[in-house]
Amino acid sequence: MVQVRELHEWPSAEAEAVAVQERLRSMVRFDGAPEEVRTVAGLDVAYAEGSDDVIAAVTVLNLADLSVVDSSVVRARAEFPYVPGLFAFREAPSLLEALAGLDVEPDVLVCDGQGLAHPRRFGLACHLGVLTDLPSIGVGKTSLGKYDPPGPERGDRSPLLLDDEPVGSALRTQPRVKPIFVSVGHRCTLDAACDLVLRLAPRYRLPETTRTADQLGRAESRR
DNA sequence: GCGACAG
DNA sequence: ATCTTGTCGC
Repeated sequence: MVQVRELHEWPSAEAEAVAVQERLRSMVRFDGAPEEVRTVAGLDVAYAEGSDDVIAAVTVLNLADLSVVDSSVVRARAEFPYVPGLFAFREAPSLLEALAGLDVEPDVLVCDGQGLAHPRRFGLACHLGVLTDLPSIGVGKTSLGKYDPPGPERGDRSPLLLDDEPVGSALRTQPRVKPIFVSVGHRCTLDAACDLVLRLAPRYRLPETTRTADQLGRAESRR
C-alpha cells in the first residue's frame, strides 16, 4: 500500500551516505499541514541481543481513538553500523520493508529519531518522508541541539536550536515531565507536527504511535 | 588528547 | 539500542 521511491542506492561507506543526504535534502517539503489525518503510523527499530539483526516495527493507529488498526514487522540483518548522523542507512531499509507490508496506508509517519534536527538537516524522518512522499515527523527522546526548558505544562514548548538555528521544538507532552524533541520530516509544518504529537500523547510522555511500535518490536526481538 | 554523539 | 530492582507517585 505504501509506495517507496527508488531515489538512490544504499551505500556501505560513510562518505557516500553523507553525499546521499546532501543530495536528497533539497527534496524535503516544509509546506502544508497534512489535511484529513485519520491514520498515523508509528515507526521504531529494536535490536536483538546477540545478533546484528534490526527489527523494524510499524503500527498504524486510528487518530480518533488511538486504536491500532494495522501493523507490520520485519527482521533483517543490519547492513550499516551505528553512526550518529547516519541512522537512516541502518534503520530505513528495514522500516521501508515494513511499511511496504502494511494493508492500510497511513496519512502521516511518526518516526523515532530526528527530522530536520540533524547535523545536515536530513534525519531519519526526512529520509523516510522523501522516499515515501508521505508527511512525516521526527520524535526524539534526546536531542542534539540546545534549548531552554519549556514551561511546566502539557503543550508548553521552546525552540530547539542547532548551530544557533531553529530546527524543531522541545515539547512538554505531560506536566513536569522531561520534554520530547519534535522536528519536521517532510510535507508538514512544525506547529502541525507538535499539535499532532500532543493528540497522540494524551497520557504518557511518548506518543502512542511510538509506544505501540516499540512494544511490537521488542516482542519480536524476544523470539 | 578528551569528551560528545538521534537509535 | 540493551543490560536491570526497587521505589516513589498518581
